[in-house]
Amino acid sequence: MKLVEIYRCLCDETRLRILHLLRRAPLCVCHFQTILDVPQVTISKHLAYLRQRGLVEGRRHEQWMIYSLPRRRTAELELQLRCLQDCVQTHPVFRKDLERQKGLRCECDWIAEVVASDVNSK
Amino acid sequence: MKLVEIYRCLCDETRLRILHLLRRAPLCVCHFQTILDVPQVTISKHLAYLRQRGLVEGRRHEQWMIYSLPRRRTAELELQLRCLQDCVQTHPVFRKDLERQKGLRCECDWIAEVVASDVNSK
DNA sequence: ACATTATATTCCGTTATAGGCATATACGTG
DNA sequence: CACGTATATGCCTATAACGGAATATAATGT
Repeated sequence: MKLVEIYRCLCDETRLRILHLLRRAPLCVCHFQTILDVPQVTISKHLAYLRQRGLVEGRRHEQWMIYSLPRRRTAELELQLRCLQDCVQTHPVFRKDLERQKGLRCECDWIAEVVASDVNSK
Repeated sequence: MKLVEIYRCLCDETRLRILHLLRRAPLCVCHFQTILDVPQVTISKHLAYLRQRGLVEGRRHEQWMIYSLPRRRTAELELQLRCLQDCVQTHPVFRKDLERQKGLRCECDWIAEVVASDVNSK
């Protein structure tokens, strides 16, 4: 995975918002819809873009696709994700996203469990 | 200057190499040519791209255009440049660039002086 | 004024990307 | 099997970006 490829993934605001949220917890598409307030197509496409380049992982659980950051990340990717997080601290959009994500806490708990059990099984 | 704009500047390898070199010292176009070994047009275009977006500054000195990182940088830009530097540590291309840059040291000294005097005069 | 060196700009063809709309697929339920 | 919900994909269009070739501009020397 080339560094430039990572940067390409980072040059769209929706994708930045997605990655920022995933840094905190795995989410499914409908949660992204709620939090980001952009059309489902847009989200699915950006998730596909990120998935094809290894920046996110998706697993299906029943009707839902659960997206998360890859469990194994290159040093580069980890550095970039940290840097992103540092950079967005002051941006209202990202802070609001985070608030909304926290607001969904109860609805997301089962996702954390699914992902956890999935990891254990491997 | 939006974060996404910065990322757009970073998603081309030639531009990454340029920024990486500038992190060490100001350079003129012909030095980039020597170090990067890519056509002059390519370099000029990428420098224009970066300049228009505020990631580099250019000043003319006689026949040469001296490019440098902006003296005043946003926190975001500074974080990104640091992150870039961390990321490329292990990439041979960037290491070689740096070696070549160091090899040009004597030829570049006058540039440092020009930039320094330029700064003092403001 | 002309030649030379250094750098920038324009034009062109190609490719990548984003967004919108429609449609397809997957899963669960009755 | 039909239906609803969740998600993905295909098609289209507009736009941005890249590389290459040629040309333009700037400064300097003769």
